[in-house]
Amino acid sequence: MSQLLVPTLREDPSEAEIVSHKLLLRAGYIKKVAAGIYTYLPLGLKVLQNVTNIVREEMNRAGAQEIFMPVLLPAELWRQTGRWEQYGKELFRVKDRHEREFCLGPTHEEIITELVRDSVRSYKELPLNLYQIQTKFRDEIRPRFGLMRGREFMMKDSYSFHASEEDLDREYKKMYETYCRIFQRMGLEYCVTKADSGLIGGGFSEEFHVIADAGEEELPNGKRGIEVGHIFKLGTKYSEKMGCMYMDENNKEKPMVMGCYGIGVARTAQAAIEQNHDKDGILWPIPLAPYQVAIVPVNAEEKEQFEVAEKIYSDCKASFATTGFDVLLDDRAGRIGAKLKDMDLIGIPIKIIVGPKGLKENKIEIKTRKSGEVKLVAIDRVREELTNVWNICDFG
RNA sequence: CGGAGCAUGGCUCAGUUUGGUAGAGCGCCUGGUUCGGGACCAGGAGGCCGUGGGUUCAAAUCCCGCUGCUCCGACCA
Repeated sequence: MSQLLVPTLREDPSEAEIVSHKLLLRAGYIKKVAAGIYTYLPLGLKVLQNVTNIVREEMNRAGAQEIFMPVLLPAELWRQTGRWEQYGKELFRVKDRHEREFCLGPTHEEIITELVRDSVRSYKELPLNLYQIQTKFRDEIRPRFGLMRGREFMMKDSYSFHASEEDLDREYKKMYETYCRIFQRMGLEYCVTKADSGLIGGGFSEEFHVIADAGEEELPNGKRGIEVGHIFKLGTKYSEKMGCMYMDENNKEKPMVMGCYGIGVARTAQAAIEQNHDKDGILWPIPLAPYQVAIVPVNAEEKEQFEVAEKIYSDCKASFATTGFDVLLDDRAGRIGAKLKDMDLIGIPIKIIVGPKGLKENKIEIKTRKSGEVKLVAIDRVREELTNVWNICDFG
């Protein structure tokens, strides 16, 4: 850890207003570059990857196929649906050296519709659900609250294509269930509400909200929510405008019926903090934490402590190999108090503290962040103890 | 875009009203004493005070412009 870039701050940065934003900055997860534009530091990136890994696993499980579309999109495609004009100032527009117009993609209905139009002909090739995890650009009127409303942000967006309304309904329901699984696996308290489809358009949509005080929207039951997911039944809005047709069993040409489904990746991570924190810092749900376990020698310069810490570290590392979990060794020279404060701020769920008191009896301490509970455990039983902790959370 | 506020070492801020060679705490570096929940002592580095103009013998401070950032409203994952 001594070489890991984690610039923790002792005071709240003045640029942040809500607690999750303050904590992201204080705990060294992100660094602002401009309004609504952030660099993800090593810890921030790890959390983002934890989110995208869960999303990817569940999307794949649901039979969706991952693709990757460009960020830079030609104006021509947007003119076909009229959204080049409609989207207004929120669209980041650029020109190439030949004065040809492009935009930085805020969403990808046009592009995916063109793709499917040009590569799918028959009802036999449907249904199809394609997704990507990618950076989106929207020149928000007012970026705010850190990763909550950025101008550049990571999103999972997927689009489904069907031969009938009934088949769209089936897939929509499947995506609904998939989203439930995703937010459940992340350990988040969420709810679903009917929503306005806005500029995306289409018939019917629902929003997934993580419940939190600082949410941007008032939910029907009085609580506030942070919108982290949105699923839409698009119908034939895009397929008709762009001529995305298929041949049915009777050799008749019909427009494909579409759905689309988004998840705000970084926003979900921040919402998790907004929902899970205390006065000392972040309380990550175990699957989202950048490291599930931190091993903290009371004095890293004491040879015996450090060797035991290293041993436990490599054991943990080995036993985590297939889980996607990670362990951190705090080899910094600082005092124990400062190191533990940092770990609490960062939000590591489990601390293994190696100190002289315990070592006298060949024991270490396992302390859980959330409850503050401390358990004295024999060194050779650390692994078994940890598996008890993991059983609490759903691996999916 | 309308309304409000802010901009001074890496971070949090004082100094601006009443112009006179730039301060504190935290962090950082050195040495020492410490060492189980953000230690203490001593020494040290680090700032054209957001930017451009103006007033003045003299501007962080007064005046005008610009830029950036934050908050409140309308749009959205």
